[in-house]
Amino acid sequence: MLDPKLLRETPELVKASQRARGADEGLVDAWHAADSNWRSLNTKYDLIRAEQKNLSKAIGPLQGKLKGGDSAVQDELAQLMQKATALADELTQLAVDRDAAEAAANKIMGGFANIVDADAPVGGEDDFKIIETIGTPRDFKAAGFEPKDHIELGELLGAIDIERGAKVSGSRFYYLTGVGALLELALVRMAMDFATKWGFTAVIPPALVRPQAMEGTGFLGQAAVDVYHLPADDLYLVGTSEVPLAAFHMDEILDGRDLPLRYAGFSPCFRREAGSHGKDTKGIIRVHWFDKVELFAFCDPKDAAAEHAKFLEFEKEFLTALELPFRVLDIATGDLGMSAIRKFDCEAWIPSQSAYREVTSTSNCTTFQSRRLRIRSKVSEGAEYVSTLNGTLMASTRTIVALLENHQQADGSVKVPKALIPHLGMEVLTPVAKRI
RNA sequence: GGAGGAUUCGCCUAGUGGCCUAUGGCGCUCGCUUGGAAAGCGAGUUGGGGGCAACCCCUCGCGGGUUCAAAUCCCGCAUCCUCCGCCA
Repeated sequence: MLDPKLLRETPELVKASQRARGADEGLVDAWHAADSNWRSLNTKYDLIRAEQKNLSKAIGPLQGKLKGGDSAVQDELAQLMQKATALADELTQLAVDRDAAEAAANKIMGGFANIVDADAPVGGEDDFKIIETIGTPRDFKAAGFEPKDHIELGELLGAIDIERGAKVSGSRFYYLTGVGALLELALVRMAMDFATKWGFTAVIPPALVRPQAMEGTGFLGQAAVDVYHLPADDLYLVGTSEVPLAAFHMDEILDGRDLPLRYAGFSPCFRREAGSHGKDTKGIIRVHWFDKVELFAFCDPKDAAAEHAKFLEFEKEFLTALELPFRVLDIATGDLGMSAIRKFDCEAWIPSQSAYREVTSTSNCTTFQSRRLRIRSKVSEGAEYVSTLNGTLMASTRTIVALLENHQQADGSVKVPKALIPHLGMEVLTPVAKRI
């Protein structure tokens, strides 16, 4: 949700942002009309309500006198009662109108995406800016062999079983087996160790949430078709632990001195992938479920840009420790999520595709989510909305794909990056003699 | 799943239709005091909305209802606790 003040005071800024996103700037004027309608009804209601309260206060004592036998007040009382009844009726109607006007204004408000950062590149999906490229893709030709893809490597190592995943759960499901399962656990533990070192509190949040949590984080808007819903219980399966982490402090007023509050959540992520039929149909690049370690922070709005920069540094440090070649993108305005004002993606090199593919993504959502979730911090006077930031640290499937493919050797074995060895307890993953 | 109880300001708590413009304590903040602290004393301490302002309105878990008037009465929901059942 946007700050209504921003819309009232700097409508041009909001219009410019809508344009940069390729969104409807007409919403700004529509909201203004709806808002002033609501404000005038609200003022009217308040005035009449005040009058009614004053009348009610007069009625009490008069009734007392009447009960005490003072019949002289009877006429006055009857008059007041009549007036009060009329006011009560008027209020009932006004409340209906006022609430309808408010709902209309809120509906328009809900359509606004966050104000894009002035530094974000303007344009659509392909207009991202490459900030930097770290590491160099290996020259497999020089090494004398063709790189295998992660599907083949996963089979050789007994690490990934896609066929049985499909048999049991359908397409885009998989089993991690043997070293595959151990690899994920080691990556999770390594990610959590890094995050803890950076000042994040490790969290294992619920992966099923109520509608208000899903709604509050903005996933029931355009992205609703991608969300799994359990109608019998009206619960949603989260697509990222960003949801339960953001909602963790829902309806709370935090102590400003505690900021930033940093959490690293580990949870399964469920995605219907409704709009991506035909994309990445092979392997485990795009799946309906994977596990992820997600970074999340609540911070002072003044520090949000700096915190965002730190999130990117954290992601880079982790990918570097895994010895993966990757590049960093500054995502263009038209490709930002609704809540984000700026987004950086890290894309790891995938040898079998000869392409960089997204492995992490970090967004600065300023106060957009905290307004919906009513998360504020106590400052000297009053309370102000906090900024929220999120970023992937380790998405298990894509990280495993990148690791296997980049660190493979001619015989199908895979070298374990140094930083991961203590967590995995192995230096090399070796092909199994016989698949289970 | 069944039965009962609870939900008031950061925490505890008073409050059974109008005197609630919500009590008291703890904690916290500021001040006095002090060499400094503790104790003591004094003041402050839920948030939100509208209005140029004076000021007004909302907020007692949430949503409805009754009433001129609701923390208080009625209905629904949520959460927590206790007991029973089932399960791990």
